[in-house]
Amino acid sequence: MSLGGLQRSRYLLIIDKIKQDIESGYLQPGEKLPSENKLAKKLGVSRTTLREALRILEEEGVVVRRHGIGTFINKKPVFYNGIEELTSITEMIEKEGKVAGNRILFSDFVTPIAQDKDVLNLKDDELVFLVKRVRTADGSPVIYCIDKIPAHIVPDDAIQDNESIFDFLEKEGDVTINYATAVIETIGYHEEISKILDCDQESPLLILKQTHFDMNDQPVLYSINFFRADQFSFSVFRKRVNF
Amino acid sequence: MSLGGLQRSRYLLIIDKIKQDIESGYLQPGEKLPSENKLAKKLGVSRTTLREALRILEEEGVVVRRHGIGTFINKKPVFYNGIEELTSITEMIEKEGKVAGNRILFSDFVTPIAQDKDVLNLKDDELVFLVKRVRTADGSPVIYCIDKIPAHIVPDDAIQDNESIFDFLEKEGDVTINYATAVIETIGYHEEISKILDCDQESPLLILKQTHFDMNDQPVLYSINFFRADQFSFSVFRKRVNF
DNA sequence: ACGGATTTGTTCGTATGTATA
DNA sequence: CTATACATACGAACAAATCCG
Repeated sequence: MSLGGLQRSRYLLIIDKIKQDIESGYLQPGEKLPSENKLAKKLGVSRTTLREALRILEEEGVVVRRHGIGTFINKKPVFYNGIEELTSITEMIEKEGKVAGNRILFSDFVTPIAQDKDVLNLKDDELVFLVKRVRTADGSPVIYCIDKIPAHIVPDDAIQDNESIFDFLEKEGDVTINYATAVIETIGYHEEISKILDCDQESPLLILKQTHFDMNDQPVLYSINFFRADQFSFSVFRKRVNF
Repeated sequence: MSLGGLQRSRYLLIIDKIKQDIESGYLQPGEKLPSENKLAKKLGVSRTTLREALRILEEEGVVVRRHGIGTFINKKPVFYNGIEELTSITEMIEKEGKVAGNRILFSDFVTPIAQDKDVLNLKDDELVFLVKRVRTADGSPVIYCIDKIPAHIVPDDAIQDNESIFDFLEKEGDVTINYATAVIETIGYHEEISKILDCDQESPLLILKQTHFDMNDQPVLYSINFFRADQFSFSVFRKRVNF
């Protein structure tokens, strides 16, 4: 039973199909799906494969499974684009339906401060590539970004305009960002940054400090982002873990 | 092939065993586990069952699996106590090693505003039970809390001092909070709240607006919490989802 | 550079357990 | 009690990624 030239595996195709059926309205919120046996037969896959798809859909909050009752399309709008889902700033802005832009203020190799050495696990005398820039949404400045990358993974050519650091690292630097640990803070007013983001003393800034790790759990990017609080908020899905 | 009177399923037992082996030091961080075939044989379960256990352990960040290479005990300390893990304010304060306290400013049934009706899915004319209070850590005020609960799930007796809303609802209200959707915002200064929390115009507030849901996906608690930004920050584990 | 060995990923079929209506 | 539906479990086969000689 060969899959032929299929690059996407079957359970991913099932996930796509079910999501698509929800989008199109063929599957309604709250609706009960056919039993796993019937649905598997209808979709032409084994029950194991269907269950793998349903497991992931449940994890994503798309469906709810109840033992002995059935599987249902979730009534609630799924909490997309929460902060726990790692995306680049570019994606964040574009998901708002706006055009993401970039203005680079500074970009060069510099001597790291003690904190950088610690966070990025730098070797002695290793430099960091520092980028300071302003991100714009539909032309107006909304985020001030400081990115620090260990010198050994930065290719020789400097960073391009309008380029996501994510894409830049993955295309040029031969690393893949896998996850990040983030801390959310806030600051009332910053002499320099508030001015650049064109916001007055009344409107504070949200700060997202992130350490990004690659597939080998090595830190590859430390970034500090200042968001205009009147333009951004972060959403989180909080799960109960202790019984 | 009966499981006998086993109440805990096999894959859960495998999870327990592996976690225990890590605790005891028998399995070291970064160590490679035997191949799935060998390990399954050694543990006396099928590869399917072992994989189900490994899947969950990977989800929890305990192990890392690499296609074609093997499965490893995670080097990194698992990211505990991030904001995505739903805990009560009481727990948050106590995890900092401080004594959690409570000062109730207001508590009574009131007419809901339009937003409350929407968020809490209230019936016509249904009141909400509103609680305003200051949470203290080691005696000093750190969080200002506004909690709103639909009248029909609030028992007749009013809320006790020093009691967690979580515990209160679960003990008296016969509901179990399952998850919450949260939005993180910030505000520079609030005439009334900043004064109560004893912080000046310079230090902003972090705001956590949460809708809590019970096991049946019904909203049971809407709470707005104002945190002193110099005392609190939120951490999040951000996962990459799109290849 | 190639090929085989190893290891995890995917998929199938089937059987039995357990919760719910 | 019985039927239905999801949960757990086993065994087997092949695919895909990686590693090593």
